[in-house]
Amino acid sequence: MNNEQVAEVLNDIAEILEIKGESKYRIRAYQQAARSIEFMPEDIEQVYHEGHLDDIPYIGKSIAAKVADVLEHGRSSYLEELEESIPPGIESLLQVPGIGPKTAVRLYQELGIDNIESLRIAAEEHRIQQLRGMGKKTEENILKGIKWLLGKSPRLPLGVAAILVERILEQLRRDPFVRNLVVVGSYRRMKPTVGDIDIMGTSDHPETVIDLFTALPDVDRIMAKGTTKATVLAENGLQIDLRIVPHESLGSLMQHFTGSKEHNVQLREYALSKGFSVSEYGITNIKTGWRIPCTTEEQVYSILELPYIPPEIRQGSGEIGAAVAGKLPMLVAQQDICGDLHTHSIWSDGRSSLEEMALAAEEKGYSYLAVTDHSPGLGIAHGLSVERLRLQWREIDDLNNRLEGITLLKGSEVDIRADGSLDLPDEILKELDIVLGAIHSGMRESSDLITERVIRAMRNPYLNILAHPTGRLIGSREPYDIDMEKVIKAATDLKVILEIDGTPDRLDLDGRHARRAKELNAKIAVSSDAHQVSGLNNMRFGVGTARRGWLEKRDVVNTWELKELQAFLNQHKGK
DNA sequence: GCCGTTTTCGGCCCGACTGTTTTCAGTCG
Repeated sequence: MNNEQVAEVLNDIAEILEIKGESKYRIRAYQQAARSIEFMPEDIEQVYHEGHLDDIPYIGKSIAAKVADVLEHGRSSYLEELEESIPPGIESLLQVPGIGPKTAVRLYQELGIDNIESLRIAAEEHRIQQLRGMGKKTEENILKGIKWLLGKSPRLPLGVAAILVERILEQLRRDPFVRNLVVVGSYRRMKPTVGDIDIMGTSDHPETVIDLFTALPDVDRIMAKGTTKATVLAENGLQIDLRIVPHESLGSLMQHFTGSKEHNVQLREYALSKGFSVSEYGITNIKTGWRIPCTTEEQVYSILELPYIPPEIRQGSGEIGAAVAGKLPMLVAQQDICGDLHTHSIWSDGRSSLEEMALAAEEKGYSYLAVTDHSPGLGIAHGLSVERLRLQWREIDDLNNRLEGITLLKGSEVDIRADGSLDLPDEILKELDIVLGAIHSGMRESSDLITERVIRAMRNPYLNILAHPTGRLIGSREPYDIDMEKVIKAATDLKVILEIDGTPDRLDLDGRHARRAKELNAKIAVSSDAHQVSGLNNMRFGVGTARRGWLEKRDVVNTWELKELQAFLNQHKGK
């Protein structure tokens, strides 16, 4: 069982405890434990086998026993026991906004409602407003909630939302009344998917800005509009909020709305222990009762005597402890990147020529760019035969002679075949500057098979980088059932670099695996996997993911100078 | 149920909104 699955069991337990009306602190304990496991870099099975379960934050004796049960038996007897103690289906009511555990239980007890459909019927028949403490409004809101639930759009990949968000920001920024415009929420934390977008800014004329916002061409529907805040829906269903806030508490508000919720809870708990109460309006000294509104986020953290914690690691997964101990990482940044190590061109399935790609990379300030078109086995992507590959080398040599500021590296994204062999002969691989290996077929193999297959490929002395290691496509394909703990260890031992692919629907490795890779001393390449010039911009999502994984400059090989990188790549050739 | 450089017991983030209430519980972010 992987971390997500164990976390899900704990969350399910918490949900049922809520319905049963248990102490909210007991419920929170399970939720916090679930969070810990979901976000910790280590593999939960591994930690269990080493006997360190209760070293995990928020896991004590009781929850450790339940986690052990889950890992031993693949299911939780405690959860099963709980499920039997409540009527089935009642949890489904919690999905309706406005309905929490208390209401759900009453609806069941007093009206026998245990699914969304019977809830809808009861509301339409006006049976809900007959209940004590519930009225006409409640009933209407339930119907509205059900409608919203059935029509709600799924979370969008970060990079897809980004195109829209940036267009909106650009238009708003043209307005002279707009100041300090910033996107907060999970978008700012670079979470791989976003549910809605929260934009915040200051202005001396808030109403003008709100008017401008709601009149933007990208706005499909105005959901709510006030004097300082508006909510709209874009055409693709994405909900966007804009709020204009007082300048003097911008920092406090940004901190609050950037989250994550868990980070804020932990920060506020920590603040309490230091005698401060933190809210979105400022920081209150509990003894004196004085509240200081913070203009900047830096101020929020510094009053608490903490270094600034970057948004990407505000996940409630150890960052506050690290900050207290002075052990926050110096996160890798976009400007540290010296080159891109995974790109395509019109030679295979890309849409820009080598020269266009090279010039665009130079424009971005890169000093090198690896050309890694597909290998012949990937017919659908016009994979390059050996003959065509050699022709491509000629063009690369020619460009390298002509272009001053950038060096093109001869590379290939080589298919990893079913048996773990690579789709180009070793003699050719040997001549390449850089070799990426990737799986593009047979993705549904069993965990053992696919893990062994990938590790076999990694043993090939010419393989430099394992590209998009888990193969997930956000929203459309689950990751392979691959044992990443083993793959990361193999990467360290065999000096194979693991990739963070910045394509918006990949972001693969994700932050958690990246953090584990760093812990185990594996090296990472952050790449765009661009198929045309504009795709080079996906690097920033890769960098964001690297930052979510606590990676520092030295962990990321494409922050190195070309000479150093080449030395690392070439050391393989003798192994 | 977890946690502790004030604590092994007594705490556990903060505030807004909503609806139905005469003072607040439930829900949400």
